[in-house]
Amino acid sequence: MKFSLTKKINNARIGKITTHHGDIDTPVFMPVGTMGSVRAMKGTELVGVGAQIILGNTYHLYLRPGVDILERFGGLHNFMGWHGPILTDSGGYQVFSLGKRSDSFQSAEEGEGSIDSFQGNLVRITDEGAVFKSHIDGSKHLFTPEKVIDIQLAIGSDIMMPLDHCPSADADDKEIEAAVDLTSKWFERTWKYFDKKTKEMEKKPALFAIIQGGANEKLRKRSFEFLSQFLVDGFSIGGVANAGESKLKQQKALEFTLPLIPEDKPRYLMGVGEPADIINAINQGVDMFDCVLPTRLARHGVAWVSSSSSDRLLESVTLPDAVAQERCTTLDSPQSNLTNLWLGKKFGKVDFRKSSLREGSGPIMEGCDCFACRVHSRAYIHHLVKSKEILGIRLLTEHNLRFVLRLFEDIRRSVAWDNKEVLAVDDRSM
RNA sequence: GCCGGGGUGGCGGAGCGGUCAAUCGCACCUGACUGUAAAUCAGGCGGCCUAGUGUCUACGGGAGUUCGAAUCUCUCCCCCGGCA
Repeated sequence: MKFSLTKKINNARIGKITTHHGDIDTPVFMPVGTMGSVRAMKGTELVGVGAQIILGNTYHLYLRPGVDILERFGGLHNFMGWHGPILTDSGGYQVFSLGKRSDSFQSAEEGEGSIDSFQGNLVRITDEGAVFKSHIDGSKHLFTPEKVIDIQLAIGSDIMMPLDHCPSADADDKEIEAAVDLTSKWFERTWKYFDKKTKEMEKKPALFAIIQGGANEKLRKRSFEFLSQFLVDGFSIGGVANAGESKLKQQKALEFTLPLIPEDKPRYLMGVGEPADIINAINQGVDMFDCVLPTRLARHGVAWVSSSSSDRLLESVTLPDAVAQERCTTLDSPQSNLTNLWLGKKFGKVDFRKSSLREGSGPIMEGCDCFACRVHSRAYIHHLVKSKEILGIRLLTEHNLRFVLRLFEDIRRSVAWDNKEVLAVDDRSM
């Protein structure tokens, strides 16, 4: 992998990542395709919507279809017919999301008096790794830093993530510290194993390190300093986008972490997110994002929209809540050309379940160039959503992905290209 | 006309003497969703209000029995099936 930084305005950056499956312009949004499919989207539709790279998930792909099938088909690219770059998450997030009991997603077969130490959770963490109970059939699987690399190699991932421990949103400093240290320990093994396995490879995949540490400056620093001793291809910022994570925490994590990361390394903010957060993070120097929101919200009947404050469209738009609007104000800072473009820009959601959209004759969003917005009315989208027609999901998914990907296109384009000089290049591992 | 079955909240459909403003679906209304156990989940859903182990009106209409009826009796109206 190669990363070149081509433009910098204050902290915001424009760059390019080169992988064995093609180039990626940054800042980039990566649609999430957990199980080898960006839900509801065909490959051609992903291309049409402007996706440059998609995500896959080690945990899910390992359980199904399984490493044997992936290997038989020569990796995920061939298996799913996506020939652009793929970044794979390690299963670290599943340590978090499957690791906590919740009423709505309780393991069905786990009884009260269970003898093992899962205690109703689907994950048990040890120094060795994480023991998962498959959410599909309850079978047990051990994920170690090494195994996770092997699986990602079988997937044929272009950019790999190491197994990490992602603490939940309500974790205290003690838990976050433990997560930092475990992530460090695991990374040391990851690096050693990755180095050994890929040394001879002709097309070597990239490996990022994941910085943990919550909103704690010392812990973020400690996490980074340990990880920075390895010559990784990029740095991920983890633990900022869990359910219930506060925006303040997210902001602090960015402030404490981004300045630590060397210029010539791509920075990947894992799991974020919402348009306003994205712009805010880009302003501070983040290069890569992924999030399930555009696809999930679409399946739940919600479309992302944006408009200027004077736009009539706002009548039917749910404006960001007070907190979100506050966040938007950071966009009004005149410090960056990037931000100036977004002055007065508002982001909102339209919930197509609402009967108020029954007669809407306009498009989902004025000015959007997605298929649905070019061809269909709000009333029709509302009808599809209410009728639970698959097409409604497909159109909204396409819209939301186009919306966010176009946001990134606009951001990249909004930077004056008068300075073409390359500011920093990291092609060591290419 | 006779025989049988039935009329419960917007709809379907439980309940068949008290713990029923009434299980459960659907519909409807709110809300959530951030490295996907999610085309999911949570809450609300008779009226009124000082919003509560508050109050009023309620289970086709009417009249009874009973301390107490959506639940039992009588009667009227209506619907469905069968036979004339």
